[in-house]
Amino acid sequence: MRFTRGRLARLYAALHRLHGPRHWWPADKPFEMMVGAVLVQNTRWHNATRAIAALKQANCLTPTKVAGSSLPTLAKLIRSSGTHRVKAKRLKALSRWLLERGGVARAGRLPTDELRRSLLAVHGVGPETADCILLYVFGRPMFVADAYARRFFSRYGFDPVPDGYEPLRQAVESVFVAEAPVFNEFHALIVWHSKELCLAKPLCERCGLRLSCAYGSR
DNA sequence: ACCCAGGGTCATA
DNA sequence: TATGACCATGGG
Repeated sequence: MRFTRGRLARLYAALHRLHGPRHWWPADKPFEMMVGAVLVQNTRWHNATRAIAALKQANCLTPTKVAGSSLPTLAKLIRSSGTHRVKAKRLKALSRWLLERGGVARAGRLPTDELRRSLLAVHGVGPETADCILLYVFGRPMFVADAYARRFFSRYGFDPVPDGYEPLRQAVESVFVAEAPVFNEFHALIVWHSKELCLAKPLCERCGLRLSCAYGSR
């Protein structure tokens, strides 16, 4: 089953009807979101949020403080997020990038494609992290083609789910055209549905898409 | 005592 | 360009 505008629109509508708006990304400030996007790499949110809390506790959750901290100091603070020595370098690189660009508001003047290229050039920022930042910090309409999205589509019978991050993102974005708030909700709903309620309320029984949903059989 | 998570980089061939 | 090793904690 291929991606079409109709199928994705109905999936989105069904998810939204089932779970309601999630208004989701657990951070209250832009820099905190950016930090979270790095800390969550290949890690559970639980562990990433602990690290963010530690940074906050140490009064270190600003670009200036992160850029100015030593690697060992930073690494110690974010230890709970796993691969902490790696991530310490990445946080510093991202902070430097933000400072060089003169902050979020200033950086946000760039057009989306340029902003994306700029983010991808930062050490430790790959396509998924870049898209999370673009979507949740800069409000650009990006589909986050992460592991949840891949599993989700796969289990709902899309075949083939394009291999690799970019191909999946483009497959979705080329047919599902929407504003940033919709992509924001879409991502949030996929994650929420996948981890919280997929077993209790299989979407395929409610959305009328006749998808061969494999949720619940794991 | 395993297994892996909302990735990304780097070294090889 | 395409794989694979590596990073490393906390929860199941």
